[in-house]
Amino acid sequence: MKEQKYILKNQNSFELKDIFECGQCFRWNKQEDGSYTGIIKDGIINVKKENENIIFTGKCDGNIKDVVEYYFDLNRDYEEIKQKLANIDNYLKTSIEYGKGIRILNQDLWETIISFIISANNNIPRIKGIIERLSQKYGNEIEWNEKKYYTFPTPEQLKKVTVEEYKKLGLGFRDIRLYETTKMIVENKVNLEKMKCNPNTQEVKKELLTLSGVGPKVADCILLFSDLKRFDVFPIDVWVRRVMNDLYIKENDEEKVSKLKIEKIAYEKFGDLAGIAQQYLFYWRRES
DNA sequence: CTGCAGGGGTAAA
DNA sequence: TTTACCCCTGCA
Repeated sequence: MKEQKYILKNQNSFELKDIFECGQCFRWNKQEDGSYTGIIKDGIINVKKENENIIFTGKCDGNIKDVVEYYFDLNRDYEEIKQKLANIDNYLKTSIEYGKGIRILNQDLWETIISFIISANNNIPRIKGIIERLSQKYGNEIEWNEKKYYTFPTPEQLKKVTVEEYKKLGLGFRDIRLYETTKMIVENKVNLEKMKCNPNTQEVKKELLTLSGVGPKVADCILLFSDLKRFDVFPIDVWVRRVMNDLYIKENDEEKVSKLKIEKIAYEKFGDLAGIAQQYLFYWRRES
């Protein structure tokens, strides 16, 4: 691991707040100077915006340019995606203007699975706290600029952790889920690498649903936010339900609208960009 | 100060 | 389809 720096220029779709606060990740923390520091695999990276330059510094294995290009999906043309979505209707256009700097990250599949199991019926500050404690206790320590950071624990590192130990970390009723899912992955009952090779999103979703603590919402989040990188999903939580009902369905009691109906409208309107559309709508509705 | 609903759902009844 | 679940926060 070596200290490195990479400067990205002329990237319009890249706003720190939009990327890190849109609910897709839990391990990036805002610094006093407005930059964000976070963990990518075994590396520690700081991202800063100065004028129109995006500056990445940090310590990581391999070339930092390759690491961030992959993680931030820098080769994807978000201008084109936004153009397509903005043409669908004015609601989308407004939400895209609001979250114009969003990029969907390529997060490690294993880490995303565990993180979103923890996210169920939970709020972001608490989710972040749990993941931080989990990493501190079972991950590897990295030191950078006189500060200590911890990598996300591998399946091997969580293999022997008991339900009681999870409980102590404040996982609540998710303790047993984490235990069972880790076991399934370590024993190769589900093969994560194989999943990445399967182009059929619905098949992969079905397999994710066999994991303990993974229901439809969490499965969709994993498909969208991990390096499975599927945009033809539509995670429906209370906020998405709210925004979809307000804009397109207009039912008095939003609770009554079935997920199936919401999904149907999403795919009809947004097609195979539904996942990204969801993110703009979600972020816009929740933040504003 | 105490009580209680509700939070980026899931699984079991 | 309904309900309990852990823990923290906000608010009456």
